[in-house]
Amino acid sequence: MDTLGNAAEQVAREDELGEEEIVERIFEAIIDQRLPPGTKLSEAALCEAFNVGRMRIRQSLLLLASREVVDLLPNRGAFVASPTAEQAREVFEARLMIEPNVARLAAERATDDNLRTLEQHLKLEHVAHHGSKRRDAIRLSGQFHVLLAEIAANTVTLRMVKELVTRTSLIIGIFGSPGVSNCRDEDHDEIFAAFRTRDGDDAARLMTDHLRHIQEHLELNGPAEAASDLVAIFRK
Amino acid sequence: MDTLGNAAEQVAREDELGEEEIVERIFEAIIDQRLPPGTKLSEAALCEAFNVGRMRIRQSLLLLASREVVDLLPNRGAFVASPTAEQAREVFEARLMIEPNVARLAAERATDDNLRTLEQHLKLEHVAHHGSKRRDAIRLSGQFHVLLAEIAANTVTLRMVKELVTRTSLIIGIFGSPGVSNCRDEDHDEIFAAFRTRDGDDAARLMTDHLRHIQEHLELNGPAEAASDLVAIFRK
DNA sequence: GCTGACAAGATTGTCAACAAAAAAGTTACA
DNA sequence: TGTAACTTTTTTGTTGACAATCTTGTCAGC
Repeated sequence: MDTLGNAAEQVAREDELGEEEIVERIFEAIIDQRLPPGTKLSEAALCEAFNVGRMRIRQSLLLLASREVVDLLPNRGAFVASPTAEQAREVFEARLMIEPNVARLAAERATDDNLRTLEQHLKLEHVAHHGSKRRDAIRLSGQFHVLLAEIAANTVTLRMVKELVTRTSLIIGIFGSPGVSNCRDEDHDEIFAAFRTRDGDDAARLMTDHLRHIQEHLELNGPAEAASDLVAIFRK
Repeated sequence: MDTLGNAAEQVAREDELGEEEIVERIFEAIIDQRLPPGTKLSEAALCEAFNVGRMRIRQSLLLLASREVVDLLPNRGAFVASPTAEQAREVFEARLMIEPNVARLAAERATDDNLRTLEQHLKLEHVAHHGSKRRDAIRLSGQFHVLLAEIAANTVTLRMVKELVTRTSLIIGIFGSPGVSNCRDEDHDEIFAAFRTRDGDDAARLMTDHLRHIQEHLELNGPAEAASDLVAIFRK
């Protein structure tokens, strides 16, 4: 399963999507923040969007729910998850356990080809960041972490990182400061520098600092969950 | 609709298993090694076993497949996963990333109640171990790791540990030495000692050693996958 | 005018029948 | 006797229809 550079192959057959593909598409839409937390994912709408039967959609939603990316309420339907502050804490705790080690392995195992891919990616991040394309910046920022997991060559941790990055995107959507981009690309540059020297320990340490930095820029004590958002909004 | 006597819905029909429950039951059966790798999980048989419709079973199998605990072959059905040596390596690499940190947090956060639960559990492990109840020993040994994850109080890592422990049970079934129990309970005792003093670093270090120890007792260069098991068995 | 029950509409959950594919069994033939 | 092609049977995959539930809209009664 190569997820490295497969951006161009999903154009060919649009009429027969597997459920894994649908899950991946929804993952990306959530990372891009095109699907904000709380969005209703009705089966009929998704059937039309992907041109598949209801069964396929239903299975996809079940998979998304098992990754805690959507909430599945009985007889109510599927909604994009709205992580609580406690869940956000858990997600970052897990990321701090896993990703420094992933970065260490990736730094030690990176091929020259991987380094070129990373360099290319960082260029795109810079462009998005300085071009004030917030949506692109967020997506690329998350993709950087997934890229490291792919380079680390461990499908188990790759799947975990994908899930955690996606959930982080939801968390940033809820608890992030509105105007500020949360992933500084300077941090990513520093991590890449450690890759150049294949310094795994350095990469791990920088990743730890990076994740802590992201977490500190969240307002986890701020507004409550999305349900009371409406209440708060209209309380004037 | 009916406002008169709305208490009539209290009929005693609680025998409807949810798919999460079915998944949990199959997880446990795999940990107990009652379901060895390669076992065919036919939909009809599972329907009868759990007294549920085919749809429920189908969704459960999908969830199990998403956790890589069963292989889902198109038009062929579901089979208990037979991890390859490479997958085994990945699972242990992931466990070595996560579980030492889980042990650290658990040691630092354990309440006195948690300590009593652990102590009780270790007693059971000793009994099973010295009583030559291999199946119980394996199950309890895995449960110990899950217990630590529960004490760590992080639902994200708890789910990951559950999956990794289950997959490890499959790995031991394939690559483990037949007569030897793979989890020494002395290791668990030592980890528990670190819990008594709330020494997180010590718990993490001991967990790392423990996992390495388990991995070293596997024969990852030995027999190939289960498919060729039959060939090997009847070659005499 | 507001509150509550009631009805209509829409959405989800479930089931049974059917289609498709693979596995098992059978026959023909070398 | 062994193999290959064919038929039967079993199992999986999909579609559609129906039941159950929730949401929305309406209206009577106070």
